[in-house]
Amino acid sequence: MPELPEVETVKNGLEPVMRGNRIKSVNVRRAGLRFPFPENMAARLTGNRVEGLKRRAKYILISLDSGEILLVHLGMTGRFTIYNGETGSGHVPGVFYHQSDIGAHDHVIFDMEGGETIVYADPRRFGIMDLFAQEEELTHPLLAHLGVEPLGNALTADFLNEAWRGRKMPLKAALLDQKTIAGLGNIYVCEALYRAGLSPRRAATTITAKSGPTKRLELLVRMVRDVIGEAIDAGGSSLRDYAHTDGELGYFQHSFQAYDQEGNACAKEGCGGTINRIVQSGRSTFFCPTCQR
DNA sequence: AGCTCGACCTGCACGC
DNA sequence: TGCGTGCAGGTCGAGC
Repeated sequence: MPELPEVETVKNGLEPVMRGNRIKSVNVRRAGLRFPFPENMAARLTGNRVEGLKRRAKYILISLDSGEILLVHLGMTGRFTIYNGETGSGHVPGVFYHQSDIGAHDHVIFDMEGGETIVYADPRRFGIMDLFAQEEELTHPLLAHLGVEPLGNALTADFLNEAWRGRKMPLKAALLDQKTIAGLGNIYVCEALYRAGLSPRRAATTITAKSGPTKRLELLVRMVRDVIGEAIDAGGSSLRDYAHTDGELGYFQHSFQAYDQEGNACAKEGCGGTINRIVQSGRSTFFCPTCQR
């Protein structure tokens, strides 16, 4: 279920275990996920020290002292779990991962020199792993065309006013378009539009203006930042909780006001409407037709 | 050029 | 209990 806040949480959970640690061995248990794994992936990872981790949109970039970057996307169902090794002093006291624990969906298993075992599992296999030289970070085909970060300085009402001028695409689809804003997913787009009181069906261009961004557009930008920021904060706190129970990263409970609330009363003061579910571009949209215009 | 939709996979919840 | 159907948090690329 990873959207951007989950990916950020996963990256933050991997960081203390991976950074500065060396990859002792990698068990690659199938030929690929959504795409084939890069040539000789295990060999190219083995023996490397991890220099740093960062997130770009919903991608995690893990830089190695070989000069390469390991790119990871969690797809729909990808997850990392951190275990202690037999002799390790790792992240999760007392939780070990043995040969006999390897599950059908455990596709890539990293054994770290510090003793930790990091397992990538992904039942639907929509995830991605790739390896490329650090110089290619801006030209890599999966990264080159990404738009602005939702929490970055480049996401402004002025920016969207230009990007969306003349775009008849519904707001829902416009917000999901990774070439404009990179990293928004179905849940948080529903939530942001709900908070902003904007219909997901409204054409994006209708909240732009030649003279400058409309109040509606300014509010939407604020709501996008708010909802993503709050979810990252919630992930940060749940990460601390998870770290004491098991090593699983990236799944935490949110309270959504629109997403998956079909039939429930709209939570907005004095609205009295009901959350509806419609399908747009083949995906569920949840919204309140009474207060979202 | 802009936009929608199918395809890629497995698992789960639901109704009969 | 078993089976069929539809649905799922992503995104690339074909085709209108």
